[in-house]
Amino acid sequence: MGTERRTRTPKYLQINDQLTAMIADMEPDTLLPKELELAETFSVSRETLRQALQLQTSAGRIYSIKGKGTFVARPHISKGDKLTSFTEDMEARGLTPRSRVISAREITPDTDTAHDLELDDGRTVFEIVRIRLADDVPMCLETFQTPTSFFPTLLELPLTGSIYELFRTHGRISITNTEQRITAALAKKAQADLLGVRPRSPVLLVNRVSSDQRGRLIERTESVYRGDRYDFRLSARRDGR
Amino acid sequence: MGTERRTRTPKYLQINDQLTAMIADMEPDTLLPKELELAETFSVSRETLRQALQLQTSAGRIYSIKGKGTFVARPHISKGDKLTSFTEDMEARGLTPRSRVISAREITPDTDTAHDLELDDGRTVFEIVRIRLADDVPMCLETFQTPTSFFPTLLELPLTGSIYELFRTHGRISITNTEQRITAALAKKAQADLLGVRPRSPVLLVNRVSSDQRGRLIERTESVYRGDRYDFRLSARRDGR
DNA sequence: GATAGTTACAAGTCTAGACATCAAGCTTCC
DNA sequence: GGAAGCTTGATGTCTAGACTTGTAACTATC
Repeated sequence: MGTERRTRTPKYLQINDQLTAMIADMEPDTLLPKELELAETFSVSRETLRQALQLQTSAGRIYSIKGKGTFVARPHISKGDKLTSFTEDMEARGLTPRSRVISAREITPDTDTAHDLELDDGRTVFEIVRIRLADDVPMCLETFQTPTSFFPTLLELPLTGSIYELFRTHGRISITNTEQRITAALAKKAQADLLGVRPRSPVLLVNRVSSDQRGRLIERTESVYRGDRYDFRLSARRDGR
Repeated sequence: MGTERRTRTPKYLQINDQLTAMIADMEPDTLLPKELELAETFSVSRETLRQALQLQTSAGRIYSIKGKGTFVARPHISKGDKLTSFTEDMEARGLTPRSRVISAREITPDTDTAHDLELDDGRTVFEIVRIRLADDVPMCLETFQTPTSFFPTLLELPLTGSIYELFRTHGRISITNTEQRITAALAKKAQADLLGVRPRSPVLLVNRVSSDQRGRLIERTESVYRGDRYDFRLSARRDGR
């Protein structure tokens, strides 16, 4: 423990991690030690411990009943409230995700994109078209668009991985909000060819618009998922307050 | 103990409401007063104020930058991280939602349902089949199933509204977590007839499993949405920690 | 035996303050 | 003139304690 060199991570986050590991080994509905005891165990004040417990609660790993105590929740719905990304989905199913870049260029956006991203006339966007594969089987045809102004050097970077990650590490932009519209349709000829399915097969159309912490609209993505091989999973949590 | 409940709402929730109203009138990126001033304005301590600010932050209405201040976020993505229900979706689009109950009965669950709800042999479920309509146009065919043990009197209540609401008000069960799987398919004959579309039209298949705060599996719902009239909207927020 | 009151305990709320860290402007010194 | 350091002001983290409210078990009374 003494190796903590200038502990950069706050205590409540460290405790959060330790709680996660601790709870992973416990049966559902097990009563945890009371807050004051846990606080003493971790050598912090009760309020700091409660910050960590709050994180565990919003992650759905514990629940607490006033006057009784804090308990381990059943782990059926374990993911947080964020959408599962393509990469996460594939890895959760034991598949290896890959991407094949079809095109990457700077274009004048169509009206739909200009509207969704609230772009003025004359502004351009980067458009990146990729095929997403799982174990080398095409799953999804994805068209990503972002205003060139936010991240002018985007196309100079490798585009086979997570573009969100590029925004975070190289662009200093953290995408925190995303809104999606999902509908069902039949595959068009060109889409069907790229996805390796027959035309008029059922597909999922996903239109996504994302913004950063400040509410600035960062990107819009249109995706076509094949309906025979892909299902879209998401979990949500209603606020307990 | 009848009418004199006097449920005192905590200060941080009251302040949260006042902040919501206050922010609604402000331009994006406006600098808010500093935390100590706000705390004084509301006559609470800084930590209590920060609880309210935290709620505003997770609701996406404000953002704060260490060393600079707290600002009003742009309101483009305003919804929280919860899934939009059918009723909410329809009302947001200016349509009137209704339900038509096709059947409501107690049955022995099939293997899929028994598996998803982790039911032992011999347990029965209530099955409620409904058509959800918007302005009297069929949108969705919904099959709801819940173990009879949680809420034995469910079928005695009116089933045209929100069943979650019945669980909350009459069953004393608050459904907080829900996990969904969405895929695309083609409508089968019987489904197409009920939905008023041609067979082999594109539809969205949604399989939902929900649980309460303790992680107990409460319900499973299979829904068939028509792809030509319905799109499935959802918004998510990544945790800013 | 049922019911109402008492008590212990645990989480929930709230406070006043201390220190840490980051951003930005200002001063000083080379 | 410019870089380095200082100062100010803001959010971020943390503490010890007091008070509030809900739960459950126990007890006394009817």
